Amino acid sequence: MSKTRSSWQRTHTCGDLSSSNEGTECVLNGWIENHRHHGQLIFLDLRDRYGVTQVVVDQETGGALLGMFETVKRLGAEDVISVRGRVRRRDADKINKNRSTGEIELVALSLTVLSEAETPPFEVHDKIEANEELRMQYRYLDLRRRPLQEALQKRAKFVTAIRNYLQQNRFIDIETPILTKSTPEGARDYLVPSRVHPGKFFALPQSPQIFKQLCMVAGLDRYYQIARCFRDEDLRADRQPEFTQIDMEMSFVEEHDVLDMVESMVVHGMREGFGIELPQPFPRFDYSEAMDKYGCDKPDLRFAMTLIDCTALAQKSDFKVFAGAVAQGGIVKGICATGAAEKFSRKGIDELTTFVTGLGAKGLAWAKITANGVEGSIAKFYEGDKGKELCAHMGALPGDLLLFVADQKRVVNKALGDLRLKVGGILSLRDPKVFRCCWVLNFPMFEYNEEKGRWQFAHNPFSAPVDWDVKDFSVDTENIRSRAYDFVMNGWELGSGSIRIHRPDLQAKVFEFLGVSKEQQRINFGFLLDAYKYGGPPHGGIALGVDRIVTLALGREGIRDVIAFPKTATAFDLMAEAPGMVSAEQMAELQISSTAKPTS
RNA sequence: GGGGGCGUAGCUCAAUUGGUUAGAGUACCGGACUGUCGAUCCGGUGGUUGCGGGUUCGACCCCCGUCGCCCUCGCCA
Repeated sequence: MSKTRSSWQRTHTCGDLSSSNEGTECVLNGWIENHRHHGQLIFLDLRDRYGVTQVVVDQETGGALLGMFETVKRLGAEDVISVRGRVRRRDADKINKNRSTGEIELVALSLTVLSEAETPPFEVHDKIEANEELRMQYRYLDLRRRPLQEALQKRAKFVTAIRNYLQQNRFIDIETPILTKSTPEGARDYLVPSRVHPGKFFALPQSPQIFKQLCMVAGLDRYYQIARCFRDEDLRADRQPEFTQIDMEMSFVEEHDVLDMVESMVVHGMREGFGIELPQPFPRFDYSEAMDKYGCDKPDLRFAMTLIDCTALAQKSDFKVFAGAVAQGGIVKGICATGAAEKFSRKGIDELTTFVTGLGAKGLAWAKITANGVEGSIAKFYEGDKGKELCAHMGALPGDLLLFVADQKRVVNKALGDLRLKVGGILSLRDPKVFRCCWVLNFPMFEYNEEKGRWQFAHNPFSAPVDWDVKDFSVDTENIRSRAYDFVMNGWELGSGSIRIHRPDLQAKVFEFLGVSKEQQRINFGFLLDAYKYGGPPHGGIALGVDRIVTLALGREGIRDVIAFPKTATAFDLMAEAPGMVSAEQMAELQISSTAKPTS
């Protein structure tokens, strides 16, 4: 390899040059983002990953080299060129303040066309106009734009910071199999047919869950992996068929060990990757407390407006909707939107009513607090002292808007929890530049599946119950708590984990309660259950969604915006056109056939 | 699997109640121009209105089917 640079190769990037380089001769390589012709004077905006630099070709230099001038006249968007030129400081009135390189320009001395571009299907600018479908089809063009480049660079910076942090804290980066075994519970698996084991299939991992637990049994003590996970379920703006997790597991730990470690890691990663300072400590809520105060298990802590229980007050109310709901075993809760009375017209409140009825509530009771007392749908039941009592209970002052839902607990929490977010959004309390994290602990261990008519795991089969010595899972099942925890930022669930069951007898008991036969246990998790027979340490861990964290930190719309090559909502890659057909020979070799009707 | 939205020039969009030759901006091509930076000015090319069928004298528009993209509920232990 020659140590010398070819004449066309860049000496600087398109983000490097400033007035301090005045007079130097240098070479830039890049894509033509824009060109402006003025007859005998041509401007080119040359772009690379690092920035945009204006190149000037005029008669003074270009005229002396007519060939170059004629070449430049033919150049167009996205042509790749090399320009040798001299850095010139611009006159004060010609400085472009919107660019870091705006104080200078490169006066072209010679130019080489490295690659000519056809007219692109859309204009490659920061302010994109093309729709996402087209942008995904030509993803390599979309990726030339600054917003995408920034997302990928910051994502890499974040992940690197996480790796450094974990390395320093004695975690070992361990790769686990991509070709693994299908398990019936949980999400649908992506399957891979085996050629050498005809009729058998690998599954792509939904997460490295079982393998990381085996790492603990193996005594590796602290494991991590930036792991790709695969789930064949219907997609959303925040879900892709393949996504990335920071997967971790630690031995000989309790909840606070994991939470403290992850909290410091997230703070470090957000600071290094995005320059975001997270306020600490992250509040830790019991699941039941989160449900009571926020009506959901992933509270958005950027604003208060907590749910206030008014059941006792409502019980003695003349308002039949309130008293009646309580009489039927329901509850009444309200939120107080501070200073919002004037911001919601009658029509605006009607829209909120429609919103909550769509969530199962029967209606929305409301009150505007004025200097004279209570106005609104419940006003006549809360005159005088009763109104004062209500305001005191809700912490309401004149100018505030109160909103109430009365129903069964589940309905109230769902409706009012979602309403809180909606009202918070309308009042601009959910600032995308503000970041508030929290932990939610002690989730229910089981949930009842109405369809299947049986209890099932709320989290995963290996989460330990809060009470190690629980005698009988069939007693008071819905109130049994697991040592599972979620990490939440701005109302997004970004991570989920638990302290695991490390004792085979307890694991067997859990499976037994859920009616998983010994045979099924063996088929699905036999090797894991065996492993614990040989001495499993107490351990626990977590997995954090990288795509979601980056999306949130950068204030993007969805995770497609932070993934280099994403898929559509139907799990299709518009660029690669994957999945695609395979040849009959390939199918034959795998001894499989398709029952699908051919669609083009 | 269910619900909603969208699909018209390379791109972003418009087109009255179903009615003349489907328009505009931008991109592209040609011309003018030595200080632009979303350059400007003049001219031009460019259409299977996603696809298939139907109703009608007449369909971008209405109906049926289908494909694609987006959002969402179910789903995602």
